[in-house]
Amino acid sequence: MATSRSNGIPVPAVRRLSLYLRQLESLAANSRKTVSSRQLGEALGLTDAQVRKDLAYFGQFGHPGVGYRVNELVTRVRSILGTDKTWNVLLVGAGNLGRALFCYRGFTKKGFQIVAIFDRNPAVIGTHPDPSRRIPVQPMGELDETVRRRNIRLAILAVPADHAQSVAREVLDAGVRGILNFAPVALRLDESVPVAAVDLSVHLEQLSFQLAGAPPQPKRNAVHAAARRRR
Amino acid sequence: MATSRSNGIPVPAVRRLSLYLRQLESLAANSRKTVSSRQLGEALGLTDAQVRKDLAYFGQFGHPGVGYRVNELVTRVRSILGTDKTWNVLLVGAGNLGRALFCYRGFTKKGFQIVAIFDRNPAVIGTHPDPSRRIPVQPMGELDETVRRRNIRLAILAVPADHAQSVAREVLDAGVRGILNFAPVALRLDESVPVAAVDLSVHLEQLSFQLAGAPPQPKRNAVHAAARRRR
DNA sequence: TTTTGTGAATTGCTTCACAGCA
DNA sequence: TGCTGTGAAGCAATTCACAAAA
Repeated sequence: MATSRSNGIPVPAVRRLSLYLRQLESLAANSRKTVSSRQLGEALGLTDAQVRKDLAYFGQFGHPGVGYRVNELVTRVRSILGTDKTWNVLLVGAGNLGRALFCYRGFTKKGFQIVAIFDRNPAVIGTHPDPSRRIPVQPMGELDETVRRRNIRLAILAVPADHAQSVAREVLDAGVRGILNFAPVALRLDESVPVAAVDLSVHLEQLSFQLAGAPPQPKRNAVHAAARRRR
Repeated sequence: MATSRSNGIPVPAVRRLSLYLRQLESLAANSRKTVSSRQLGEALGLTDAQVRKDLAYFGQFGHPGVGYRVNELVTRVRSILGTDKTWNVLLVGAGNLGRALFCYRGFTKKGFQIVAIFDRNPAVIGTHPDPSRRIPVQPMGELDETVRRRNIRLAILAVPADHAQSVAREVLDAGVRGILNFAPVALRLDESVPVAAVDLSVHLEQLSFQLAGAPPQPKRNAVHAAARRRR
């Protein structure tokens, strides 16, 4: 995973930038004109100082005594995230999850357009996962040409864990530059390739941990270490 | 979001614990008996010191000169995460994403069982999203009784953004303790409620940012600040 | 007033480096 | 020798607190 941060911007700040944008878009939809760092922070469970510091990493967007102008900031943040233009995206995997992602309506207004879907299973090739669009499932052999012709830079992987690594290689070889991976496996790729990973079970595990609490055996100190080996 | 950490364990360490478990399960499936912190780290893009430090937060699991015994550590980590027992989970939202999550086969072996699915749309109530299971979509009115009867503690929300907040309240009132939220909106709930959020567009935005690079206007310093206001 | 942007202080996390065990 | 567990050091992120702008 490309955890670059070669610029001086903290990784967590970039993650939060997406959340600020989402909140700002919601405010804009409600015709809100300005918002303060305090209000933005409250909506997202952050301090006002955190919000100001984060935004200040990218420029000076605020107006003292006023706050941030919503529409102005939306434009700026989109430009920073690179979603002021539309990205063409391909999807590999036409199983349950792949088809659901393909049909998901939320990507478009965020600047992402899934323009192609691939699968290696002959039984689904040629079918139309979303009847409202004229996009058939294509065989993997057409990857290279489609990536080139449609100028695709991002790929979503919704394939089984045991295929993910090889599919990742294939899409990168075809010219894709970044990957959103839904397969429950760690991809081993060049450091320079941006990878985002979503493992559905991992998120449930984090909830489980918080509810189960830290284990009754928090941490033994060095004094007791002598008694530790059990075999 | 409950970012508690009332214990002394770093939040990032808990997140990585899930990744260690996933990797360890994969090693176990390949009949690997032991693994070193170095090998575990390499597979996940972490340093060996990071792996040892993380695991040491939870106990002393390693064997000097040998490494970690895979099966032993799998058992220990499952117990720490609370997934050594099965959690009953409910799902709200029988749209494309909700049905895909309901049909997803990966949860069970991780200790999560989706035992009920709800929707407020009368047109889908009574239908069977997964024909291989005898679980019909239920109306929201049956939430309370089902949560109680099936001893459900976790809920997955796959509803539209504008319903998510009220649905979250409903499931909490029904007795649910933690929420995995797929709606692209920040839930405002009591600090004590664990919430995990997955926003599909947010992950694509992070890739977009990494490919677009930090903006050509990185950060003006105080000297140039005088020239900054544009309106 | 209100609210930003930002150095300084603080808190948190990761890496180093090595004693000790197998 | 190989490898863990862990204090200490170093680095990164957050919070504080206040001058300056509207």
